[in-house]
Amino acid sequence: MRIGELSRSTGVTVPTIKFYLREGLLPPGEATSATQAQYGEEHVRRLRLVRALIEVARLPIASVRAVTAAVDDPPESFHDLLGIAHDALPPAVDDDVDVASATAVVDGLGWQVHPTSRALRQLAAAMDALEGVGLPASPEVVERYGRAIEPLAAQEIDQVPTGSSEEAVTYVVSGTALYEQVIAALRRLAHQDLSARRFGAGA
Amino acid sequence: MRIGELSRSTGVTVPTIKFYLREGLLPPGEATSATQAQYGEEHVRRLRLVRALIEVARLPIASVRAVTAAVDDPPESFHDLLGIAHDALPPAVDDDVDVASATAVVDGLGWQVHPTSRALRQLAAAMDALEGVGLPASPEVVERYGRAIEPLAAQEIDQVPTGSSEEAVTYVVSGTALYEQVIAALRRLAHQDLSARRFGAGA
DNA sequence: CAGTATTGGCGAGCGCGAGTATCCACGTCA
DNA sequence: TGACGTGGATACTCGCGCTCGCCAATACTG
Repeated sequence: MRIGELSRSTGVTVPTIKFYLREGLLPPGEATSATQAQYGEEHVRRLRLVRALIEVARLPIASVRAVTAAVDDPPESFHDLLGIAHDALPPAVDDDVDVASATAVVDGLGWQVHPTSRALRQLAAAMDALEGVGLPASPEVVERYGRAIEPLAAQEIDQVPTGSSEEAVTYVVSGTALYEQVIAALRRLAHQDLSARRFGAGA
Repeated sequence: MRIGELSRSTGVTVPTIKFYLREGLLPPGEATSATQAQYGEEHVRRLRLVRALIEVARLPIASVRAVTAAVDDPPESFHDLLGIAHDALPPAVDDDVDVASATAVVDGLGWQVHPTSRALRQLAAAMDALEGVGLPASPEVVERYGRAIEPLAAQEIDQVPTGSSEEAVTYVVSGTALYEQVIAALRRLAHQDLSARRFGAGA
């Protein structure tokens, strides 16, 4: 298929596809002449991945590029792959966050995590912000969250596909980024339900 | 205190504070003369709230404005307040998402939620994106997530402060936005731990 | 009381990210 | 043959979150 059909079958405009090609998010099609190239199913899949990462997971282009690079050239170990996914994912957190509070939580949970991990700084930044706003999150409370989340995370790790590495990359990245949205949405829906039950349905 | 001290005690630059004043995120100080105004502790608190919403929760200015408006003029019921918080929070989701998959999940969980709720569309969008990427999220799996999250959400609703309404608004908004970060970070940390345990620590 | 520093207020400008638009020299197909 | 589609490149736009510059009125400082 040519660019027009690729556009039609994904709903992404031709200029945007051209932009992604330029940005290296999408590999070039197979050139059949100076002004003609063929695209295949893998381009459709890749385009959907890129759109999902940009639209749903809100990744900036640079992070999407890191992810697609990992898809094209998968790292050796699953652990490295997870690291790439985590590094690509927002939010960008300041390097100089004091990680003590977060480390206390992680230690309390008995988790082994890298002390410079971005997720650790993300947790610390959120806990700091909560404290700054007058709602300090105690390590005990945060640990309770951790314990509730652990089985979900375990299930996710268990289900990493062991087939093609592209599949594994897609699973990890999309799973991390998109299930985060799923969890956030579910939490809000649970709030709505509970609020309706306890405080009566408002407008 | 005047703007300079407000700036020093929050770490926000003077031009940025001026910008927030212009944008209505921060109420004006009490004017003592044509070129002088006094700011108080409430400005410090507000500024921290604004910064937390922008930096940690990644809200756009317009959403922060909606939230601070709710703080200044709290809605009647908790349920309305929750609605304002949810509407202010990102992500902006398309109106025309097909909400069937998400509705099935919510029904399966026995939750009562408004059928035009943004969170419902957010869930549907994430599930669609997962399917588009070749990782369909079955209603059963998503329901399992829902059941894991429910107790956390219940605890959060139970702990809404009943004192000042400003406190309640801050709790709801910050709780929704900032604990989302806490949960996301914990999930990633759990992944790291589990991945290290199962696949050995890579770099 | 002179001189310097701050302030509030406001319009304009900037840097970045993510596309859009415009061109152009080809190809393709009716 | 001729209208339309294509690849490739460069330039432009737009929204957002600040950031700068300027001004006149004050406030502190020696």
